[in-house]
Amino acid sequence: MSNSDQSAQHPVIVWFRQDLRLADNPALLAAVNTGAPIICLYVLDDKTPRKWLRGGASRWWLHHSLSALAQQLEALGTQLVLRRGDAFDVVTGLADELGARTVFWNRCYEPFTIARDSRIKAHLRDRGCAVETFNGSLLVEPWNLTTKDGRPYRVYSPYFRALAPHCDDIAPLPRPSLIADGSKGVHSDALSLWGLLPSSPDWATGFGPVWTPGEAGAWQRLERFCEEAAKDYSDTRNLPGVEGTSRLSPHLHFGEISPRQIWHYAVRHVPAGQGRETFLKEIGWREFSYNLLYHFDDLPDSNYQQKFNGFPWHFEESVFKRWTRGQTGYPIVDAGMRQLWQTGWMHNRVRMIVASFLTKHLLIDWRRGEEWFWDTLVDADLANNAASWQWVAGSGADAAPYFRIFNPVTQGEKFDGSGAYVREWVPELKNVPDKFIHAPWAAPAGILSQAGVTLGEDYPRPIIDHSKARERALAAFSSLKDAA
DNA sequence: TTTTGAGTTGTTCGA
DNA sequence: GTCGAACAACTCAAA
Repeated sequence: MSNSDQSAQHPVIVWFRQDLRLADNPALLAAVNTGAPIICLYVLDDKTPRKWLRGGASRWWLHHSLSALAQQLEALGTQLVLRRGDAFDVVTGLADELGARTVFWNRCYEPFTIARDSRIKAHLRDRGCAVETFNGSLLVEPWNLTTKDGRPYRVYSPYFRALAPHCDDIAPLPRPSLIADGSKGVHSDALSLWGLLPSSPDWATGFGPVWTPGEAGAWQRLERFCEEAAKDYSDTRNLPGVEGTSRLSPHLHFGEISPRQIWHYAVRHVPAGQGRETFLKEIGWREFSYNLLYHFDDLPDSNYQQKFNGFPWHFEESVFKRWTRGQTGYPIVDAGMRQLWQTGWMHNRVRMIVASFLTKHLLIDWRRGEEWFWDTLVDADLANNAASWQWVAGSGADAAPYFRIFNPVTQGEKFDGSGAYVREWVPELKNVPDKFIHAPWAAPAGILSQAGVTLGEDYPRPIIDHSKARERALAAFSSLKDAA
């Protein structure tokens, strides 16, 4: 679109969504290139299906991310316009209000977002508005990467082999140096009145020290990770007591940094090797999850493998509650659940352990875990959350075989041998010697009392015996096989 | 159309 | 203590 297409009095709306950044932002850059005055808009849309409305932890992040974006925009001479309501009404209404002839945004991929956005797009176009949408969040969009016979990939390895060649010649877009302000006199809600931050009680006090939401914070993480940890990533990423992962997930979810920027930067700043390869494959997993959600839009709510529809889950409120609170009596599980509660994030290795524990030891439906994570994770992401829970439960695409039931003691000993992670998050066990830190019930009475621990008082006894739980899970799985 | 090789992350058991 | 096999069959993707 050339400058002459736009007369100066018609502003361009850039609708920010999950792309809260200035660099490598195709919608924003396209708007800047029109030469017209720009209105940067964010809509807090409460019309999302109730179940998948942003959870509490994610709202905390959103608040700070919007605040960071607003500051960046101010530095470039414009304000971020905040509006709340049904996105259809807000976007089409604002276009009317301002006489905007052009609206740009970067695409989102949740099923309900796709439906909502196509209605908005159709309506605006009917009104003579030019609408253009862009890919700002994925390396390759789902409809552009299929098998040779045009079907969606359902297995990760071939998917990644097909994806990787597309990523070599990625060139992230520049950050605009100036934005022509179209926001003068346009009403914006006050961010502080959106109530995104928790109060009474403020349960997010543990978040602040750990996270810096916003584009600058995202780049700090990426640069530091590539400098320090990336080359050893394939080993250290499994150790929850070590700062071995990138912790980019919330930044990625909110689009404070794009996967294209990450890929491009990692390839140039991390020496080729196993660490880099494994890291890029993780970025690939995110794409694969989006690919799955796009092609199987029921992924967050229904078993991908339908034979799981007959799985004998049995839900018990008190048992579920102990899992959520980190009171199962298995230290590595409890450490993970408490890290999640206190910081809005859990190490990936531990996510697998607690998810396996919920679905296989406790036989609680993966959807209960998915909902809990949705509410408590700062990186809560519909595609990743759904695909990963189904993967662990065994009901998903390319899922873990049924007999892969994590032993929480073995996993703890293997990946948190010194017990540093458990001691950080389950401080009542901090004086238990390494040898028993992952199985305090197996410690001789004298050692426990010396460590100041009385099982059942200071720390719970195991909620279920591992071997029995394992047998029970295997039996449940074989009942599935018989039914099928 | 048929065939073939492959498939993120584990545990347990017995030699 | 270490090591390899068994734990199932099935589906996917490509030749």
